[in-house]
Amino acid sequence: MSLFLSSYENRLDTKGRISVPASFRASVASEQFPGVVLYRSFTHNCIEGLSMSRMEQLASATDKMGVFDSELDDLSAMLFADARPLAFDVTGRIIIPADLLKHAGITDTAVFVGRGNSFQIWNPAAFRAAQTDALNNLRVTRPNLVIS
Amino acid sequence: MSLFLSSYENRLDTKGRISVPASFRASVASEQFPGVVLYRSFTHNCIEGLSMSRMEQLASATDKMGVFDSELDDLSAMLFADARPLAFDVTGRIIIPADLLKHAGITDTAVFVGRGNSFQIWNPAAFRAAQTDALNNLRVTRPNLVIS
DNA sequence: TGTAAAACCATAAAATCCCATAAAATAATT
DNA sequence: AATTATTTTATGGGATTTTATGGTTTTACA
Repeated sequence: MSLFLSSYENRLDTKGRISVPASFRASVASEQFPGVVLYRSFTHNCIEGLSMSRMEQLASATDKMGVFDSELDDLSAMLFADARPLAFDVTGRIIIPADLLKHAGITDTAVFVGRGNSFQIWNPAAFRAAQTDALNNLRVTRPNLVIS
Repeated sequence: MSLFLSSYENRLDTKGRISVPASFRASVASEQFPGVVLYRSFTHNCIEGLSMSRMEQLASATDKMGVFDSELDDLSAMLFADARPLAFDVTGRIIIPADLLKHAGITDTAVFVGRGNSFQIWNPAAFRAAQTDALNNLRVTRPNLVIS
């Protein structure tokens, strides 16, 4: 599974279709399910995106844990209930469901933001604002990134 | 076996028929038994749903454990006794038995809720309430989701 | 023979497929 | 390096198929 990197701003057409960036499509090209899974972010006004195999990992993790860990069970339950599997059309587009668009405040344009093993979809203006905030926080906290 | 994801609100007709969401049907499309298995949830006022192959997995799992764990044995006995195999009709509908509907407080509309390897069927209002509860719990406990 | 269940038929809305095009990116050539 | 050719990508619109839902007819069977 290759990484989701960089950011791409694309437009929604009149039918609500939007192109998933070619490089993101390439990241899931080797998977069974030719598409992505989207859900409303719990923490931000944006849409979270994953590959289906990542979703399946989650399912088998909760399969083992679920009985013993009710918190994790709640979390995964919310995720599964909210998750939308969206297949690419022939040209690599998806239709983002209306409630997800609303949650992210997206109308005619959206930014796909790479996040490594996942990605996000934002309203462009909201994304720029969030980026500035995040950068300011980093200037203050200066965290260390340790690769094990 | 593909996952049950997302939520779908469908209507019961005058004969009690209701469409199983197309994507859920697709999840069991490769199975011997063209349908699903339903039983009353032990923990919530909703209906639990599985594929037949998943039911068989449970059977063999309890086969190994059951002798040593009487609680688990009781649980699985209950489950198997209560379980109803329901085949799809030509258009992908099932008739949910009256006692299950009653247990979930379902009359004319129901929500099919994906749970990964299984799904649930809820009264729409009850489901929304349960979701809000779960979300509030998560906001307090903030569990860590680690996918190994 | 009456009743419930199953099979069959119909339809509007939504989703998907198919084809076309222009812009952008990449490769090839001079 | 500059120019040209080729491919890929994003975007647009029409045609087709699928899906959810309703109703009618036939079959099973008690």
